[in-house]
Order: sequence, then C-alpha cells, then structure tokens
Amino acid sequence: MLGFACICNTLKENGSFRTVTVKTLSKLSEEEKMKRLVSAAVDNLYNTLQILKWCKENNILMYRLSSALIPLATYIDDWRWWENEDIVNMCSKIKEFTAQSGIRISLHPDQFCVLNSNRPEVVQNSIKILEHLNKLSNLVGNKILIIHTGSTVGGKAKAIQRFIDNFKLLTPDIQDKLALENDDKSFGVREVLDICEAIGIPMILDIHHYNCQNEGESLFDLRERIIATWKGKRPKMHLSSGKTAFTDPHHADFITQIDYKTALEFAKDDFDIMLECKQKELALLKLREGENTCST
DNA sequence: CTCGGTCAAGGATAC
DNA sequence: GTATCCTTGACCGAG
Repeated sequence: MLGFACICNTLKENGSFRTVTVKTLSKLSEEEKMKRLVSAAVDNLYNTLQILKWCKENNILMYRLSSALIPLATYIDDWRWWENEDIVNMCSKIKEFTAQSGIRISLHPDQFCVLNSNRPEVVQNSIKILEHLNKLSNLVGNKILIIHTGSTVGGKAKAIQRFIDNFKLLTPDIQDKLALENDDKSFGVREVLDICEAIGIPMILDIHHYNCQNEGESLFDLRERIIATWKGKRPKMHLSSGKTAFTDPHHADFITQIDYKTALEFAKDDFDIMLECKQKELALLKLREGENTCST
C-alpha cells in the first residue's frame, strides 16, 4: 500500500500546519504566549485528524505525521503541553481514529535530531526531541520514529560507534520506536543495515537515497536482511524521484514511472511504500490511476 | 491585500 | 573560523 507525508493539498486550509516563531512569541505577554502556542498545537492536531479522515475516505491507509505539530515544544522549557486538556483530547481523537480506521502512521524528526553528533549539547537536544516526539507518539498512538544515522565527523566508523553508544542512552520506550533510514550523502544501505542488525531496530529503505548514494551493492541481495530487521512486522520503504535528474537529491513533484516500477518490483507484496514527493497525496492518486489503467 | 525576507535548532563544504 | 548552501513552508510586516 501507498502513503504520503504531512501536507494534504486537497484539503487546502485544513491540510497544512501553523507555526510559531520565537521572534513572534517574544512580542507577546506571558499569557498570550501560551494562548498562541496552545491554539496552534490544537489547530495542527485538528488538521491532522481532518487529513486522516480524508485518507480513510480515499482508502489511503498510511500517513506520516508532521514533526512540528506542537510548535517550539522542545524550545520552551517550562511548557508542559501534554498536560493541556485541549491538546490531550485532540491527541486521543487521533489515536482513536487511526486505531479504528487501520491507518498506519509514522513520525520523522527533522534534521536537527542528530543522535550521533560529536557535540554533547547536540546529542542532549536530540534526545530531548526524541523524548518529546515519543510523548506525542504515545498520545496519538504512533509506534515508529524514523531517523538518519547523522553526522560523519571523525570518520564513519567512529560516527557509527557514537550512534550505537548514544542509542543505549535512550529509554526502552524510545528504542522500541526507532527505525533507521539510509541517507543520500553519508550512510548507505549496507552501513545502515549493519547498524540496524547490531542494535535490533527496523531499517527503512529509501530507494531514491540509494540511487543517489551506493557502493554498487544490489538491493535485491539485501532484501531478505532488510525484511528480517522488522522482526515479523510489515516493512516499510520510502520512494521519491529526483527533481532534475535520476540522482538529483532534490525531490520532484511526482514519482516517475521507472522509479515506481523499480519500487514495486522490490516491494512485491512485502513492503508498504511511503511517497516523499512535493505533490504529496496528488502524486499518490496519480500513481493509483496509472495502476488501474495498466491492470484493467 | 500581497509579496518577499525571515525563521530555534546541524552539518558539510569551500575558503 | 566564517560564509554559504542545503531545504521548508508558514508567517510577519512593509508597502
């Protein structure tokens, strides 16, 4: 099955998310600050629920939540957002809806979460981000947090060791949710697979990242090992196309036929496929149309 | 109202 | 060390 990430263009004003900047916040009174943050968070969770409902209506059973639903959550030290009744209620609705509709959700911390950084303060902040998203995950019923290996400072071998060491600092609850994805510049499929096997977490294969960065290894040769890291759970993979060329790291609006074909050949009936392209759900619907045309 | 500069955060790279 | 790019869409404020 296919899924898409975050924004739903079709829903217009209810298909995207509010943000709050530090600068804006600094101009408000203490009371107004909280109001602004909470209302943005509630709106974002409400919109998430609208998108999930749209997904269900359109028989799309996989969706990635935005990682910025609770604005500035790890920046405002004394904001205990998880104790706010409106926020928690909205989270419960999402949890309930995804459970009853069978939509598979996931969460992807952004580039600032670098668990293997050589800078202790960055590691601490990364753990803070993971703790925040873990808390949110438990409230909305999300079971997977997908990250990249991170920095290559000091050489890849040391960087991988730092990742493994810092992984051990995480609570078991977070460790259980973590999955690792190969990236387009530093850590390729083979390296990420080795790490996943070493610490016992699932591997997310990103085919476009593999196209951008590989050592000539065959994906099909590694297929069974990748599946095995999921320990019986249904594996997931990522798919996008290059914007200006096959190996352009920038994501295109849609998925090319050749990339889709390759992904399907690899996935067979064993993987769910998360689309990472600019046109989100529109690209998914387009692929599905193509699929119907071909098969009927 | 519209448009463009700006935004918490890291890292890689070039100089 | 410092500047710049990567990359991202929402927002703020200048006009």
